[in-house]
Amino acid sequence: MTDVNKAFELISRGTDEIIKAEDLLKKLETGRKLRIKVGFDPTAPDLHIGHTVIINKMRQFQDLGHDVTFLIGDFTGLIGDPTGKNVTRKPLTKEEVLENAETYATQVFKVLDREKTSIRFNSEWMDELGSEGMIRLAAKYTLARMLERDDFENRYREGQPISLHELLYPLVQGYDSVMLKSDVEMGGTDQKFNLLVGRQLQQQDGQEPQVIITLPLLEGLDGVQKMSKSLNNYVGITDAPDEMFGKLMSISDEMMWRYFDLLSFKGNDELAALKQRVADGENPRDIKFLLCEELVERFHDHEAAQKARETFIARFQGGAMPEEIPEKTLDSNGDGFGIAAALTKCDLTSSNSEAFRMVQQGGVRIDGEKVTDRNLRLEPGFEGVLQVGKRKFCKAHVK
RNA sequence: GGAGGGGUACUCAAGCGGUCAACGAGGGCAGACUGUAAAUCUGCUGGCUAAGCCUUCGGAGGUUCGAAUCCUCCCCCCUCCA
Repeated sequence: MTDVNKAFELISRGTDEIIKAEDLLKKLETGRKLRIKVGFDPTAPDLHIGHTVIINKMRQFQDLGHDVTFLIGDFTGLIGDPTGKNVTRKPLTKEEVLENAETYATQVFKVLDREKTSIRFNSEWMDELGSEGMIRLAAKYTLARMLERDDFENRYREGQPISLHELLYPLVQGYDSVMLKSDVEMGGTDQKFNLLVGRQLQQQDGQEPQVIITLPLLEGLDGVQKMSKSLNNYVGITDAPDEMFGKLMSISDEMMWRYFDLLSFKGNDELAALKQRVADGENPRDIKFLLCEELVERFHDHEAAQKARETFIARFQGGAMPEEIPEKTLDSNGDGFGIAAALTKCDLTSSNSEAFRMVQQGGVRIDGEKVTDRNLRLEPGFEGVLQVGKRKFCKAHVK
């Protein structure tokens, strides 16, 4: 197999679609450094492991010697990408966008090679474009073509509002490709439409159109919706080792394979072997441990991964309390607290009403003892571990 | 510009003068079962100094003993016509 074919195979692995595959082969055959563009919308500054599916792919391109541009859509962030939304997004302020972009940049280098990555902001050229340029750009595309897009069409059909500015997003993203003269642009499957606009605008500009590569979106911990911060079903790449390990253990056995496919660096042969072991009767939980360890190791280190595993086993198989419990000192001015007030003060519940409900449902424990009396008072001098549900703990001292 | 439809809790969606803190579904949380799984079953799902009280149905007023429900004005969304 030639080097080009090998490279092509490596890049293809795990992708959803490559448009067009033969164009990519041709580009690779030229032997020149390809310009790889990936845009990030700086609305959610904390990256989660779902984002790393594409970042891993960027890394592969880097390892093959190509130029990777991490494009921060600071300008487009002001618009708000309508992709996948059935509601108009709130635009961010300039300050928020820049702040988020900063956070982004520091995180991606856990995976990307800093030396080989250029970070660009699309405001570089968008600010210069001006309103005249914007209108000229808008003239290059038609409403009918815009409405081909699924989410626009759905929203339109269902009577949901679509603001005009949302139509500009795909155009701007396409224009970014023109300005960067990108050879390849990657994005999630939901980005397909936006990516295709880039191809068209480049052609109109007389450039060779970029190849687009779409990557599957990783489902979140619930196993249904795509991983996102707003749905709170994510594993952040800056999550603490124990937290990361624990969150990943909570995915279902079926989802585990999906995570392996998209996140693990293990080879296909190795994955097949793991599946065989489960098929032969091994507890899937133990295989899941391997996934958790690999990922914790990637974002922290080997030692942290081992420790996270031990902690997990001690805590959930051995029933131990977590090692680190937040502590709170509650000052009651000598009056003591009702149990509900204490739980809320420790941030274990969001209101006293919720706390009372938790007590009623048997979800509250003090030092492991179930609390049944909702009028229980914690007198000054009380010290103990309050617990709500299985995961929330707080060591409280009442003064 | 004209005509009509609509805005209800995290989301969808009932309710159309008192019995409404507001049916139902989804989501979320808790409990049981477990592998902190998943699936399933049960309960809860506005707040409070809690058998009581207070604030919610786009916003502001009004009618009424009483309004999510009726009236007025305003804001927003959709459809058809221009």
